[in-house]
Amino acid sequence: MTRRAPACATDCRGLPATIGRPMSTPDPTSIRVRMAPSPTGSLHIGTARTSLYNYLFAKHVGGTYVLRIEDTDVARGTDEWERDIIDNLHWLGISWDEGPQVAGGEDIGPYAPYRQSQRMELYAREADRLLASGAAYHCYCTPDELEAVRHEQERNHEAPRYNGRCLRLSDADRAAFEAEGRRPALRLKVPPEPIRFDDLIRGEVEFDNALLGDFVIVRSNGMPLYHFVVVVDDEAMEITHVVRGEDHLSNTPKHIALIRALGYREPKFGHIPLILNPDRSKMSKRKSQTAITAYREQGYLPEAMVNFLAFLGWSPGTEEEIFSLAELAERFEIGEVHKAGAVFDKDRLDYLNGVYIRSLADGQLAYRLRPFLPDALDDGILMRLAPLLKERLVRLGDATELAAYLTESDSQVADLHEPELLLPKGRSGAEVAEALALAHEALAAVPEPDFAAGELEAICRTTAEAHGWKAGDFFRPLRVAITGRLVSPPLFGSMELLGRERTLARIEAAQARLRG
RNA sequence: GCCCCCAUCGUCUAGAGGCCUAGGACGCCACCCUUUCAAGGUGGAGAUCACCGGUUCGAAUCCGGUUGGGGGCACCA
Repeated sequence: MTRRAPACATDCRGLPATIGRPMSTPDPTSIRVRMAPSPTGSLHIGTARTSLYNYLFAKHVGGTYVLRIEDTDVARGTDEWERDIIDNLHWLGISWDEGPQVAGGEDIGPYAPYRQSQRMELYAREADRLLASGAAYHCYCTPDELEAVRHEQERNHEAPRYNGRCLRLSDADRAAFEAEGRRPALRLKVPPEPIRFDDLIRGEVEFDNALLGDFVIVRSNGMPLYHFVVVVDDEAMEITHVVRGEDHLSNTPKHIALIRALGYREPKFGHIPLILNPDRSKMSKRKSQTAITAYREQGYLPEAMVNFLAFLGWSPGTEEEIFSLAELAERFEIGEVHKAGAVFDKDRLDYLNGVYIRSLADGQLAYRLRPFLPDALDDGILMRLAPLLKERLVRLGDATELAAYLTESDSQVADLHEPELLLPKGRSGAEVAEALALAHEALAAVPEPDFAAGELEAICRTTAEAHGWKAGDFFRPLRVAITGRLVSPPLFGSMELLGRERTLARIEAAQARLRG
C-alpha cells in the first residue's frame, strides 16, 4: 500500500457537491453521453481528453455519462488494457454513471452489459433486420477480389469504393459461392443521397453518400464491425449526444446511413479537434508520449493533467487558467470548443504541474511523493523533505534525484564528483580544503539537538565572513561534499535532514579527496 | 486521387464589425532577489490576425476564392 501511485485526488465516484448544480436533476430531456474506448492499448492522451470533454459536458448539463468498452475485436490482453483505461480514468478523477466501474467487474446500469463482446446477440438481431428489409445484402467477394477492384479504380482515378458486384446475386450465384465454401459478409446498401447534420462544434456539415459505396457491417466470420456496432449500441443505450474526436467526422455519414436504415433516432454529433504532435499531425505514439500512465509514472498530478487537457481546445473566454475538475465542469460549454487542432505543449504541462505541486500542502506533497522515494525514507523524513523540494519539482518523479543524497552512502556521494567540482571559481584546492576544515570545525561544535537549518546557516555565514569568504563560494564545496552534486535542495535544510554525523563525515571525506 | 474539416505571436489561447497601434499564459532573453537549482519579481523580443478579393463609413471578426495544414476514404477501432 505504501508504494502505490496516489489515488485520484477527488472523490472518484462523483463530483463534490460544490458543483453548484444538482447532479441528478431528473430532466425529461435528459442528456446521455458516452465514452467508448477500445481496450487495445493503454489509455491514450486523446482518449483521455475526449473522455474528459464528455464528462465535463455531462456534468455541466446534469446528464448521464456512460462508459462502454469497445471490445469487438476480442484479442488477447484485453483485460489488461481495460484495467489500464479504467484505472487511469479514475486517476484523472473522471467518473461515470453507467458501465464497468472496475476492470473485470460487474457492469452497473440499466443498459448492461456495457461490453460489446457481451452484446453479440443484439448485433446479430439488428443485422438480420437489415438483411430482411433489404437495407443490407450478402457479399461474397474475397479480400483478393476486392483489392483487385480497388487497384483498378485507383488506376482509373476513381474513388476506391465497393462496386456493388454482389448487390444483385441470383440464388444460383449464391448457392455456387456457398458451395465453394465462401461465407458472406454483410454490406449496407448506402442510399446515394446527401447527408447533412448540425455538428455541436462545427455547425452544419454536408457529405454526399453517393461517394461512399456500400460498406461491410458484419464480417464473413460473423463479427460485427465498428461502425455498425457503435450505432446499435448508441441507440440501445439511448445516447443523445455523441462527442468524439474529429477523426470520426467523416465516419458520421456512414453512421447516419445506418441509423436511417435501422430506423433509429439520430443523436447530436460533436467532433472535437485532435491533439497534435509538434509537427501538427495527429498525436501518435511514434512522435509523442501518448500513454496517460507514462505521465502518471513521471509524477504529473491528475489535477494538472486535467487542467491542461481541458485547455487544449477550449477556454472559458477569460484570462483565468487554473481550474479544478469541478470548476471546469461548471464552466464548460460544448459549443465553445475550438475547431482547430491543438499541439500538445509539454512545456506548458510542466509549468502547470509545477503550479499544482507548489499549491499542495506539505502533508499532501509528502503523501504523493511516497511512490517516488525509497522506503528507507520514512514518513517523518518525507514530511520534512517536502517543503525543501516543493519549489523545485516539475514532476513528483524529480524528487528521486533531489533526495538521492539521503539514501546514498557517504562513499557513493564522494564518488559522485571529481574533486574539481568542489572548487568555486578562482579558488585553489588548498583554499577550499581550508574552508572545509573551518566549516567542519564550526559544525562539529553544534551539538546534535541544535543541528537545524537556521542554526547551521548562521554559523556557516559567520565563519565564512570571518575568513573573508563570499557566502556563495563558501557554500559550494559544502553542497558538493554533502550531496555529491552541484544542484541540491537548500543546503542547510539538506544538512539537517542528513544529520550531524553523516554531514561531518561527508565533509571529512571531501577534505580527504582534495588532499589526495 | 476523392470527400470533409481547419487557419490570431514558436506553442496554448482572448477576440463573436469600431474598446485592437491585437490581450493573457507557456517558452525564450535580460535584470532583480538569492547558498546551487528552482520559485518569485520587473522588463523585453515575438502575430502586416496565412494570402487575395469582396461586403461595410469601418473587418482578425461577415462572404468568396487561393494557399497551406490536418483528418477520413478497410471483412481496424
